[in-house]
Amino acid sequence: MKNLDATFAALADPTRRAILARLALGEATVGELCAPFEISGPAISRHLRVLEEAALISRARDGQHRRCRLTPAAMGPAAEWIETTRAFWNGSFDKLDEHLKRTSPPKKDEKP
Amino acid sequence: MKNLDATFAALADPTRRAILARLALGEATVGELCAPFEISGPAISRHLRVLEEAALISRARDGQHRRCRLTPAAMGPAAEWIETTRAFWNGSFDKLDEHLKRTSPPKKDEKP
DNA sequence: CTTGTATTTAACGTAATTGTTATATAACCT
DNA sequence: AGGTTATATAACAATTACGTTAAATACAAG
Repeated sequence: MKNLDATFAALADPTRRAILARLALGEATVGELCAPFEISGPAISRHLRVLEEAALISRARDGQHRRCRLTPAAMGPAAEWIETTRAFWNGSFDKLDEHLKRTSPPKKDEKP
Repeated sequence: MKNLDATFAALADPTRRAILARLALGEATVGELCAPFEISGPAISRHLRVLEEAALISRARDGQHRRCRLTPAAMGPAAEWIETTRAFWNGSFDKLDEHLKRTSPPKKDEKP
C-alpha cells in the first residue's frame, strides 16, 4: 500500500501537520498558510505539494490566489491501519486475513 | 511534538509496518522477524531501532535471542492527532485550544 | 577455550527530503 | 503593454534515510 507510505510520510513533518491543523479550521490561500512560518514560500509550496500528492489536501485557483482545503478522508486508511494493529494486540484476532493483506509485507518470494 | 514526528516517520515505511503487523500477532525474535523479508539482517536491525526509538516496540534479551514486542500505546498520540484533525473538519470546533496546542505550529516568532 | 549462532555496529554508496535563492508563470490593475 | 502580487519551478547544498558487506559483540555449547 503505497498510499499509506505517502500518508504517514506526509504526517511525519511538523510543518505539514501544522498546515493540516490550520486547514481543519477552514480553507486558506497559500499566502495565508505561509504567514505563520519562518521558512520561505517555496518551502511551503513544496510541503503543499507533498500534502496534495498524499491526497490530504486539494487546491483550486481562486483569482490570483490558490485556495487549499483539507481532504480528511485521505487520513482514513492511516487511522484504520493504526486501529487495526492495536486491536490485534488487544486480542481481536478475527480480522486476521484482512489485516495481513492490508499491511503489505514485502516477502522474500515476491518477484517484482 | 517530536514524538509524533518519530511515530509517523516510523509508520511511513512498509517494512516497518509489516514488522509491527507481525508483532501484533505476538512476540518474535529478531531472526523470526527477518525471515519474511528480502533485505539483509542489518537492515532489519536498523528498522527495529527506529521502531524502538519511536517507542513502538521494546526489546529484551532472551538467551542469545532478542525478543521484540509491540508497545501499542505509542500509537495512541498519532491516532488521536488524526482523529482530532478530522473531527475539526467535521465541525467539532469545541476542543480548538487543545488542538492547536497539540499540533505544534512552528511559528515565526519562536526563538529556539 | 574454541566454535557456532544471533544480533548489532561500522563504513560506505546512493537516493530522497528539506531548505535556500533566483527565475518563471498566472492573474490582476492601471 | 507594463507593473505588481501570488504562487510554482529550477538549480543547488546540506541532511537524513535506507540498503549493502564486513567486522564486532554476546551468548550457548561442546
